[in-house]
Amino acid sequence: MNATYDPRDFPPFAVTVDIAVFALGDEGLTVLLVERGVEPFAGRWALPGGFVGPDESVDDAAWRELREETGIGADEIPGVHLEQLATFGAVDRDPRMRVVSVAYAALSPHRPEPTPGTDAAGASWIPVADVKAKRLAFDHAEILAAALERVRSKLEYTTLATRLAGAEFTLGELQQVYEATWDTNLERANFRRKVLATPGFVKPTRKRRPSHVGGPPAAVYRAGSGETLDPPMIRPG
Amino acid sequence: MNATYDPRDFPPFAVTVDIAVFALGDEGLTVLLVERGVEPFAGRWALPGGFVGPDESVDDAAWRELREETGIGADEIPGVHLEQLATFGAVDRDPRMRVVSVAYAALSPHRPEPTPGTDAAGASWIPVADVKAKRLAFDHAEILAAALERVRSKLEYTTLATRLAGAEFTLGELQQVYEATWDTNLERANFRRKVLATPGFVKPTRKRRPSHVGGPPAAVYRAGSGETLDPPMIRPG
DNA sequence: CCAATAGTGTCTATCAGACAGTATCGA
DNA sequence: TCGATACTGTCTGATAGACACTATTGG
Repeated sequence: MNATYDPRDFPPFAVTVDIAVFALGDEGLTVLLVERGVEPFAGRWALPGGFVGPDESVDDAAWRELREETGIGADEIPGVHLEQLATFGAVDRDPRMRVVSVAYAALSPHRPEPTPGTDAAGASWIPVADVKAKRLAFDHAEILAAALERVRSKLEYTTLATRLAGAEFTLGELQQVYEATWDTNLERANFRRKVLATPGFVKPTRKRRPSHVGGPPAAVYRAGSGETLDPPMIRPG
Repeated sequence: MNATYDPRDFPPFAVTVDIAVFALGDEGLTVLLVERGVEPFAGRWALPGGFVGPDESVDDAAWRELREETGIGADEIPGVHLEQLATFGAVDRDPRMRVVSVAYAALSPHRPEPTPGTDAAGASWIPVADVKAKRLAFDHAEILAAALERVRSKLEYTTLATRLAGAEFTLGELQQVYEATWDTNLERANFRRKVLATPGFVKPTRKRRPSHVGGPPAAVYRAGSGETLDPPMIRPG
């Protein structure tokens, strides 16, 4: 830092990070929301997030918030994907002061019990289908919509679906990731062919997992080393 | 704003916008750079940009800077595309103080004479192929690389190429947009077929433009109403 | 046995790559 | 006439959609 430049010469901005963390549940795709305990928007649901500290990068702040709220991303819970989404900088998006928010999207293979922050009344994994019935705080509805569309489109041309599927999965489970995220049904045979024909998407193990709903045991796979799908998986609609 | 919240309670951040403006020239794809006249990085080239004002949104600041540096985006020069790219928030990316920069990418059909800002020594349209020989100021090399990749990939699945081609263009000129941006050669016949088979990509006019390098006059097109290419144009490599 | 899923095979439509061939301009 | 480009047509290979079929498990 250079003492010639007085920070007070510049307009006072606060910078925050807000994170849309997605994970799969029996109810389909869910997102982690916190119930605000303080004004503004007390009682309303919001995305987890917080202020960026003066001595941490914006990305580091996102990882820190993710860890604080969920334990996700700590060494004990690997396999999480976090990526920057977009920055929301409308003048009056926060009624308190000028706040610019850098939004992130995260994918988790698990749904750890959330640990709400000090100014939160609670935290829960909410099915994305149920969120639009709530009126989220700030501009978080817009952020969530952008995050959803980002995740949905990234499943088309990346192997990120494996990040939602966990360390080991069957092809049926991987298909369920796509179907829950895209809210569609895919042809089983064509999905298998596509996944297995894409180098680096999945890596076979020798295990088989017995079915609990009928059918023969399914082959178990792990995430492959590839990151892109070329040509992409096609999203119907 | 709520007087209960004192901005000084929060870490002092400055927020800037930096813009990678692309346009086509005879030398291929070019980007607008300014030569810095003041420290830090005096004499080095940088992306145009500036501080976000306290009473303007981040997006508005990007439009304002674009207008101030180029006249682009003003009512007189329509047809410009501007989109947010990513936010760069490393702690020490600016040696003066903590600055978070929201980066934008812009596409212009023209190359207006740039009007450098007060603290700039000059401004020029530089071929992107020549930029990597320069050492850009701050983390602008990283921003430019991200902008280039964004533009290149967006030509695959959007009709944005028409934003670089100008109001009226021939299919040969549109192909040159792709070839300059992607730095490849495309099969002429297949390119034509793809463009004409994509609804809403181009709209035929009745004009023909006489060739200045031989060959029959080419049909003149305008941008269509569509914004996406589905299936996308395939980028070789 | 039955329901449910795993896994395989096949036909077809679509589309991109490659390339040939004709037509039309300016120099 | 020649070089260069506009424009059209055709063959082929890759791939997705649709769907039929068999096999294997638990209840």
